Amino acid sequence: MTDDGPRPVKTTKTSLALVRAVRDSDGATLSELADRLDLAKSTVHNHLHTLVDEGFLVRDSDTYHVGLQFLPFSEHARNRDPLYSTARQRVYSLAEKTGNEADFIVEENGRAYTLEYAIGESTARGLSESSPFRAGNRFHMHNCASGKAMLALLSDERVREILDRWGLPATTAHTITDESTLFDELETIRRRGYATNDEELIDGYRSIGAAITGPDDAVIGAFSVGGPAYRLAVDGSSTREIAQLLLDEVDSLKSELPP
Amino acid sequence: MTDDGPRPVKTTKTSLALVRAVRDSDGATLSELADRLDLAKSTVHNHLHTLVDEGFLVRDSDTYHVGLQFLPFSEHARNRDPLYSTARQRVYSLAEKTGNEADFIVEENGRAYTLEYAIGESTARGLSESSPFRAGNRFHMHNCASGKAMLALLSDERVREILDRWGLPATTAHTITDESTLFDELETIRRRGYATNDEELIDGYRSIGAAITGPDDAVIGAFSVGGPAYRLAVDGSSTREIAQLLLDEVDSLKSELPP
DNA sequence: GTATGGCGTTCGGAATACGTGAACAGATCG
DNA sequence: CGATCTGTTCACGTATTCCGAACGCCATAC
Repeated sequence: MTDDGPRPVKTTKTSLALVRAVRDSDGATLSELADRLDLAKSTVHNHLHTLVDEGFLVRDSDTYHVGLQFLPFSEHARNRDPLYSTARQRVYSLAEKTGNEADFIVEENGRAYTLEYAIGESTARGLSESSPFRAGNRFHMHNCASGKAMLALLSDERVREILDRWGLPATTAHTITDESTLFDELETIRRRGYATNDEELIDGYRSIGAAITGPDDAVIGAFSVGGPAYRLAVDGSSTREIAQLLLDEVDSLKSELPP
Repeated sequence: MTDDGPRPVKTTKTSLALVRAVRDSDGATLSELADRLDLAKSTVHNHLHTLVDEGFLVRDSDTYHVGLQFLPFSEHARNRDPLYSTARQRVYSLAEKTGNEADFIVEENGRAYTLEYAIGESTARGLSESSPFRAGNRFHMHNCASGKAMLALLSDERVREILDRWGLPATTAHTITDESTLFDELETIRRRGYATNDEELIDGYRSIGAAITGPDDAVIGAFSVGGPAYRLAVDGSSTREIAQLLLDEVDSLKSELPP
């Protein structure tokens, strides 16, 4: 576990661990949770009750689920920056134009969060249910195109910080798990202006990503477009076309930004 | 404050109170929060750090904001029931057909949460930024059409429970603040099959709502359509047309449901 | 009909970890 | 350069959390 500053509040941590456990198991009972987190049932009891009272959990007979009280907070965060709304709308046009999946992603705390996700005509609808890019999902930065596009624009120092904290876990055989390989890749991305993901996150899935920077050159987020590997040849013309589309979209978005 | 069971976890409560305060003030500093919640700076310090570490808050120089970590949880809750996705898609068709605002709302813990929101052609886009019906917002059940539609189908006992917990605060001069008046209204709604909201939540805003019930007659959620009062005469033909549209939509949704 | 095991719940007691306040460091302002 | 904001650190005392055992409840088993 990483050192998180002076004196972490343990009680809050266990409460949050409980909520996380409930989400990960898609509904759990008190005893299950007590087992899983190695806590006394009475302790879990008290935590669950307060969390239910606050609306962050819901109790359905004896099973606890994630509550809707998270919504007002997540929507608040999602609309914090007016740019987010603007960018999110463009995701739909990207999906439509390319006929693939498109998303808008933001970095926070060294992890990537999908703020908006859309699918174009040629993609099977079923995918949206399971796609890791679906709005609200959160993943590592090193194995997705938009994540790498953003990393490429951060300082080496910050990148190292992120890698230290979250590591480079592999999800497929193609995932970059070596720090220096990643730094080489970031260099390529900087030169080329866009990033690619060649089955590094999911087998058979490729994507192309481009980062969005603010007036002060700070990274704001990234767009990416992806689809099944057979449709997106790595160095094929379609890749370059999509990359161009992304870069244009980023430019046009930037021109709309206030100073 | 309501009694929330045996032994509430105080520490978790203050952590959550901090997050709430951050959201309500749209970004706050440590000292501000310490003042507001009447806590020692050092206490707030520890809480904020753990919350940042967990991703539920973000620190921007010295101001704290709501973090994106809420997203994975809220989306989980939003997709918990597959019905939610089906219902949410219909909101768009409702908005289009009526040219007004449409939403899908769910009850949890005695409060109403907007899961999906859409605006039709004739509504000014600007509204969506401030509308209380925007996705993720949460409000009382007694002063909105869909809330009342749902209340009408709950047992009197449950309704009373909800009223006791959340009260009947007034937001306009038309808000129902009296318990027996509300029960009379619920009776009317049951007879008529749909609920109306005549400037009870926002001045100049009217809406019509219809509840969705599951195979076991349990209330699942509600649709509503609303707009400026001048466009929706209370007992005019448009109201009845929209009500019919809502009821049809509810029926068609129900026919899609598994046993 | 009774026994057993599962669940959530309650409660008293003990140790921990939370909250406080005072003192420190850095920044910004007059 | 002093005054006054920040946020940070630390030692201390006590309130709070956590535990464990006992309880009630509802199944299912026998």
